[in-house]
Amino acid sequence: MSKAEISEAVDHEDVPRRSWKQDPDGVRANILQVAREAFAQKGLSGTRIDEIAARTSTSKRMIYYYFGDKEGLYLEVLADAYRRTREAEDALELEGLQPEEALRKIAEFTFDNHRRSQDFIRLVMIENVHEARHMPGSVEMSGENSSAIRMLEDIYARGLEAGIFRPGLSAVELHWHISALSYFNVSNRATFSHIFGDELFSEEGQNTLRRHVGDMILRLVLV
Amino acid sequence: MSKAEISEAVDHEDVPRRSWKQDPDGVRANILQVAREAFAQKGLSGTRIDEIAARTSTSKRMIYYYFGDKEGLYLEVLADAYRRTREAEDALELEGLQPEEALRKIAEFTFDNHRRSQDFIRLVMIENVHEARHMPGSVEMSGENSSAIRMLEDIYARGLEAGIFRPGLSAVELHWHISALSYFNVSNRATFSHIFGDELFSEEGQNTLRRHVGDMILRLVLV
DNA sequence: AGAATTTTTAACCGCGACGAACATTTATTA
DNA sequence: TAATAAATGTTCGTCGCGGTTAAAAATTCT
Repeated sequence: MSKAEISEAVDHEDVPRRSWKQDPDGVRANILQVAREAFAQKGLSGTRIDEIAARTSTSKRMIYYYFGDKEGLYLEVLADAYRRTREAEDALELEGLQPEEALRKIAEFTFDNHRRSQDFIRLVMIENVHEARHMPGSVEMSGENSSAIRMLEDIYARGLEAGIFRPGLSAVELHWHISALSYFNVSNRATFSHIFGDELFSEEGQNTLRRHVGDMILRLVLV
Repeated sequence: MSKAEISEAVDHEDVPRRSWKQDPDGVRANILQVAREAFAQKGLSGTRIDEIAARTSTSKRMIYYYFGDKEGLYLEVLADAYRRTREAEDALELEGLQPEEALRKIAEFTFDNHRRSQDFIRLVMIENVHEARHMPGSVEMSGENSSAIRMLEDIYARGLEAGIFRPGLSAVELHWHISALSYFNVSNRATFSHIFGDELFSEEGQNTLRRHVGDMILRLVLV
């Protein structure tokens, strides 16, 4: 019998287990948050369950207790991340702005918002590598109730009516372009700056890019 | 002795080994190609070496023989992918075009070229998830000899001289925007179409988007 | 008290990267 | 041509990592 085995056996004898408070929701939320950061950092197969467990205030076993398995956890992390982002977008206020101003604002807000939501962007990157295999067909991830689209539809309609926007565009297309420019700025920073330097990521650089994004979207729709 | 063991023993006795041709470059290239597809599909940690080996015309042994380990292989796949892409970009011909036409052409060419280079895009996505940790500081991946940048510099300078482009922009910024719009169209197709449908990916949809990309870049620089 | 739920402790075990050893065939060089 | 080097195949083994589970203890609910 090795020393380790002996000490283990001894440990078992009279060490009383610690007591604890039950807090299902708290534990769940804690795991979810830690897992979000972990998956965003390392991806699905790159993340170690032990790694997640270590950073929670609970144990590895509880992950399986609440989420079944690794993929189940990833799934809920993803759904939760979309939910949060949707909420952030809802907060944008465009009341009383002219179509031109409103469109620039929504574009530049998206640019800034994406910069703030690095974890979310990374999760989306990862999910696209997986070809969206884990996106549940749930209501959470449907575009029907996207406030971004609704806002763009409204703005574009008003601009058309005012005769300052050219016809033939769609809200989804506008959303596409705005997203592309804002998303890429976060998603591809690593490789791009490795190749072309990081001047574009200085405060000035980012201010310039933000303005350009507004310019491009606006000029795209103006007659 | 099991049946399998018996048949193995029998196999060993008088079955002469097949002969082969030595082809180091061919074998290397074969592995590299298979590995590129595999890594592009599943990522670094998601890819199994056995999986790669199975799809090559050689054996797992040779992978380690030529590339050392998994990460070494990934590294060379990445460098090779950039090399190929660089070459594709070099092929673009802009002789005799006016700045406006040339700019639109380079933008729309990039859009199409990215669509054709899905594996490359996926490798870049993956490498960005890894925060470009594997991009060697080699010449291969430096922007100094990027023909895309040189072309844009030339076009922009000519447009400025002609008084049709507004000053204050840089070639890298233009490249950034063109890349963003073209890259996102490939990288985020999965999640985006899951949420907003896939009309934008029909032939018409893509034609529209391509034209928009040209419009946006052009209108961004025009006075 | 008894049942259901939450949490702890401690293993299990398969997969997959990697290496060893050896045989064999092809290319190169002296 | 002989000797040497390089390239390829085959087979087996190992070793740790990491996802997953078993079983029991503590807590909460009724």
